[in-house]
Amino acid sequence: MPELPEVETVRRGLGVRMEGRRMARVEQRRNDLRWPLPPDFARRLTGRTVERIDRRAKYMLFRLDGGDTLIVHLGMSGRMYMAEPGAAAPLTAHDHIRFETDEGWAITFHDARRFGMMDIWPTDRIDEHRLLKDLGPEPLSNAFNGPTLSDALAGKQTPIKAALLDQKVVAGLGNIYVSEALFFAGISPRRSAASVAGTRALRLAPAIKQVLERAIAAGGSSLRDYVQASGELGYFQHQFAVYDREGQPCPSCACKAGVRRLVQSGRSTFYCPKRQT
DNA sequence: ACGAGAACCTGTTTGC
DNA sequence: TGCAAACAGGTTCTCG
Repeated sequence: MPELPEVETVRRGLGVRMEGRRMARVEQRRNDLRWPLPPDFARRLTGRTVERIDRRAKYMLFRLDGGDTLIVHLGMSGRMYMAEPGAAAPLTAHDHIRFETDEGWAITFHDARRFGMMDIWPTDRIDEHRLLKDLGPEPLSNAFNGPTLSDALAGKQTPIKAALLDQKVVAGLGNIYVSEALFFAGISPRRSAASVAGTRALRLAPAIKQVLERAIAAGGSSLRDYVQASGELGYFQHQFAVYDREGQPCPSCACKAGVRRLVQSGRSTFYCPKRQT
């Protein structure tokens, strides 16, 4: 659900009301997200100041005073949204955690499927956390480019679609943006990752960056669950070239067959068989 | 070591 | 209409 653009949009939205603010209250209604929350979760966070919110891949990193980081992943259906002082609705089903700042803003974590996760970890050893330690490069950083992507793909027998979903290759892509990026790069999702290493990788890396940047500019993509921190929907779903557009015309070549759907490692892939080879 | 599939959990859509 | 199956933006674990 939330891929890098959605997480980045939420991070920016939350930052406005949380950075520099103390968490005056933390209400925890259940302990079992994807994994159990750490012991004394709410107590350990209460009274801490959020100095800054960073993002790594699809994880939000709330840097707290006292040297700890609150790690948050939204999973498939997770949302984090804010309500101004006095405006927060009573907690309903699937509202699992609510933070309240010293200014009275309420930040609610809502996650029907509970694939989301949270943990608290020392900031100076954050790279050692089991969920973060094997992540590949940030796609919008200089460390990710054609040559580095080519190196990461070399020798891999798996389809390029699956390779790009592998967070060790590049961190932050999910099912939507992999399909979109492969479309813009003109690369078939069935092609082996190894065969993309080389010249095709030089086209693919910029396509990935461009798709992610455009999606962030649109506030992410709202299909079912995702909302920005403000509660607004994202808008990038209106700009999808292929994702969830099976049977519709390819926006590039307008070929008769149109966008096709196939299933790779259990997940839908959308592509134009004429443009993507 | 690698890659494919199952598992985690709930809600909504699709198909008979 | 009703019920069951399929499907959904992610990640980890197991098995061959």
